[in-house]
Amino acid sequence: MIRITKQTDYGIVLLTHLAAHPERTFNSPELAAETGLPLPMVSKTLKLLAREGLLASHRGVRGGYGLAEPASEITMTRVISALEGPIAITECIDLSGECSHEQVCPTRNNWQRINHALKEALDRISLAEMAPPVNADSGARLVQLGRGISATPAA
Amino acid sequence: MIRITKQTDYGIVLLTHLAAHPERTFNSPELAAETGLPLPMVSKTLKLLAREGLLASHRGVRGGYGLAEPASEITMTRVISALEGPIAITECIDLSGECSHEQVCPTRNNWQRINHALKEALDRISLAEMAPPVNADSGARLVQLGRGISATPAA
DNA sequence: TGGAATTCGTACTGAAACGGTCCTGTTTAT
DNA sequence: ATAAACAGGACCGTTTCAGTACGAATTCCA
Repeated sequence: MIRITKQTDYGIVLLTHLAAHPERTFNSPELAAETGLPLPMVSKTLKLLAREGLLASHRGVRGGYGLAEPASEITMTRVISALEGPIAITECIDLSGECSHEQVCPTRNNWQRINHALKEALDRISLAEMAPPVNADSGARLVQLGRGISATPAA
Repeated sequence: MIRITKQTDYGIVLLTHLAAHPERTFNSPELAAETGLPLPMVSKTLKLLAREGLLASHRGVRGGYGLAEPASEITMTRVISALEGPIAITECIDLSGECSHEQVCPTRNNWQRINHALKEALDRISLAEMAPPVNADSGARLVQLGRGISATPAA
């Protein structure tokens, strides 16, 4: 159904949450509680994002996760690629070499066009844009949304 | 992996093949042979496309399939929707009503943007454009590609 | 220096979707 | 009447997905 996996969905929710509070770090239980997502999945997803370089992880007693880069620099393309591999709407697209049907399949080039259009759409949207404008009832007190969101230093 | 199913892929190959020979009809074995796809899948896919109104089917001894409309009128959006349901990159998009995470999930609106971008890209590509420009060794002699493909009236 | 908190890696399981096959019925041309 | 072809399911093996669990490594802090 041309659908992203749930884990990717989770990942984006988590990243936007982090993007909304760039000054502090979160550990897994905090994020799970604040986003309402199942803890084991949250943990699993964060690990993956850290391994892919989108999150900076900090081990130990007061460890946690934070964005590795400003939210405005992280595109949806990168997030999705990190969580589920290269964006390839058909199998033959990331097949580096030949396709066994190549002789009879005239559509390959056109799939590349479609794939490219999708990728461009995702490239144009950054994490900063996915984050909510301002969320009145959330626990955080957002102050400003200019270049870099600032908030009061945690409750 | 944001990927279409194989059946959809097959469907598009079949449709482009039909689009390249608008003057005649094909039965399943013919199409399977000429596209190199497995017959049972071809048959299954054609049935579905016919039920969804993209193909006109003709039963009986010399039956077969043909496009129900000119190839230039059939968009990729329609083809994909026919074969795998509405285009919804996340679960919450075609959920008509509420989403249980709605209170804590700020990304829903943005997913709609992304989904819309994808849909638009697919809307802009018609079956006629997916078909090969001209295929020297194919049986059909394409004459022109203006508004509506015209070909010589069958071999 | 030792213990506690936390991430890291990986292995495992149940459920669902996908890819593919097959069978039985219905329609139609000859 | 018969054979060719579509129509509509039922069915099954494999893979992927979602979720769980556990042990190891790291770091802070008392």
